[in-house]
Amino acid sequence: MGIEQKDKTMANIFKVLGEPHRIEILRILYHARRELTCSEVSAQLNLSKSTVSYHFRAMRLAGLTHTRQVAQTKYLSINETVFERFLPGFLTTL
Amino acid sequence: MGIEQKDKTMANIFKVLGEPHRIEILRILYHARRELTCSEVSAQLNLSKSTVSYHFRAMRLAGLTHTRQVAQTKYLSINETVFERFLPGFLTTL
DNA sequence: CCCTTTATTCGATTAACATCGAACTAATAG
DNA sequence: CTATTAGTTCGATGTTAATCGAATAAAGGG
Repeated sequence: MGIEQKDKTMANIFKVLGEPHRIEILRILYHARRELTCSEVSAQLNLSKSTVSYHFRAMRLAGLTHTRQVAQTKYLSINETVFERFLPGFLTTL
Repeated sequence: MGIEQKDKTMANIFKVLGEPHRIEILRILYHARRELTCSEVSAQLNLSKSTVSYHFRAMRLAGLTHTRQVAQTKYLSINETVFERFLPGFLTTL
């Protein structure tokens, strides 16, 4: 018995989104319509680089974002497929 | 500047949903197609009544559920309007 | 009136999370 | 090679969250 795997997956996605800074990161990503770097978000949200790196990792692990690496720089973008599947219509509300 | 109010509201809804037991409660509510009580969920999920009462309160405060009281018993149901507005299509995935 | 049932609140505990700065790694530019 | 830039990891800290049992309150039944 206990909790189904499906519930854990959904709850995990929600848990990652349950943080205002991450919502804000998504909004910036969505409206800027371009990729963003860790340092860029760090400066814009006034958070330390380590904290932003932590958020980036959480979102990537939940499948919410893509990461494209060029040299030592990592560019973050929204994984629209996952949003379309699990939270259709959400991105447009940002 | 800091975080927008909108982000806090959205993040709060997500935070409440970021708990497997609450997803499970919603699934039971959705499929049973009837109201549920605290004791009933407590027995079904093998959680203490106080814990379930805590979850019920969190979901109600986030506007995700309705509560109908008859004597000392409180009947929980899904607030479909809120789901339709913020997470259209989510309930049908349960 | 007691006893049972239903739910809430309280205090405590444990676990998880967000955050920072410092140390570290990797890549690039002089 | 050294200095800089980008990001990660680590250790620490304070906060919040989930959970329980016990105590409490409120309603109903015998």
